[in-house]
Amino acid sequence: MLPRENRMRRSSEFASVVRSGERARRGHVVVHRHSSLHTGKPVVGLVVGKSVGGSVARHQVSRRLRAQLASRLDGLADGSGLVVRALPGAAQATSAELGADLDAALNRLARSR
RNA sequence: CGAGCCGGCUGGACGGCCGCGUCGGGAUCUCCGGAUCCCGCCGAGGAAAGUCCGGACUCCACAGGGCAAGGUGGUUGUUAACGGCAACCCGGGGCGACCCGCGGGACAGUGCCACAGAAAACAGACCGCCGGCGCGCACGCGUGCUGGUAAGGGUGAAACGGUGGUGUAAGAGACCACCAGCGUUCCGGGUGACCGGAGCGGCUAGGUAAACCCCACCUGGAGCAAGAUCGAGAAGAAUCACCUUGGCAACAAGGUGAUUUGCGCAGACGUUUGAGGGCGGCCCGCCCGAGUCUGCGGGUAGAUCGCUAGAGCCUGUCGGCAACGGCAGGCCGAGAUGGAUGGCCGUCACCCGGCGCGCGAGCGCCGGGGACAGGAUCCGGCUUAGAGGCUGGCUCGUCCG
Repeated sequence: MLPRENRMRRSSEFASVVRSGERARRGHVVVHRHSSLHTGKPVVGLVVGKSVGGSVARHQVSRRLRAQLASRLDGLADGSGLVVRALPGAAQATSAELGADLDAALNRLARSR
């Protein structure tokens, strides 16, 4: 799971990342990134809507995404904010597939800067 | 052994690596708000679900009564309460164990009753049956008109009690007996719903109240995003600093941070007799300058509380047919808030499929599968979803003893 200091906890942060950050869609996820959100450790937030599935499916997807993101925190710059939005169909994906989607999206964002 | 009826329990286990949340203890750092690390305890369900009822709790409203609106509807009990549950009653189904019932009132009133049928609610003569009159006649009857008749046929979910007799032209509760049903009186049993028995009456009464309606009883409204405490500021604007992108640069665009400026009320000081601010260690001085300062109040973001020890759970015992209740002892079993309780992998057990071995029960190998579904203030129910596994009692049938 994600350490507490790496969690995005304010809705204003979600809003500014989604509204004014860069965006990349790969596979089952859309990744929004804001490179200078604040000062401190990088923070990550998840958006898993009802289109993904029921309560059990949504929680399973977000737990898998959190586990995949926890191992990728070292690749994120300090001060940056990341919001990962799950698309319908993510409930059928395995953790390995979700991790590959995340890597592809993060590479896309890294090349565009 | 076969077929069935009614329940109860369970909802995979173990391990490895990496992690998360509350609480407790310790260490370190600290701007004294807290932060980080280590250790320990605990960390989703039988439905946590749907949010359909009932309560606790909170705020608002409220003298009392009535109307409206909504709900409930056999009786007795149980409970904090219920539309729940238990036992019983009545009706229906089953050989039976048992199951089902949206189970008050249809003489308070209104409405509706399709299709079929002659006629459907102050019923109704299509066929049939019977009488009278006329005509024909093969003297059995046929036919026309007129009247009687609900016993028979046919339609229908339902046709104005059933069977037998008296009676009659034919018939009819017109009359009689018995039966069913209705009303009523009395006796007996039961807390009661109701049951059993005896008598009397009039001979017969349709259904629908999840149609309006009537009767009895219940209900004030909103909900933990309730509510309580603390409470910076944000937006926009200005100044400064930093970052990114573009550009030779000035600069432009975007972002981040810091500072100032905010609402209502009251008061003080002040606009050339200069409040306040900048430069500065301070004074003088110079510059900017019309508002500034203080107190109180309300309150957004956010934080804290509410927030988990309770109509609690387990065991024993007593009362009760039971639901349930009394007593005694023991136990503490989630409290998150962009939302923890997990991610990846392995082993075992279980189920399914294929192959091989074995006379066989079965064994081995390979592959696959494990449902429904996750707290969000908390309880009591109901309803719905659901892969499997374990288990108790009872009924009917067959065979054996």
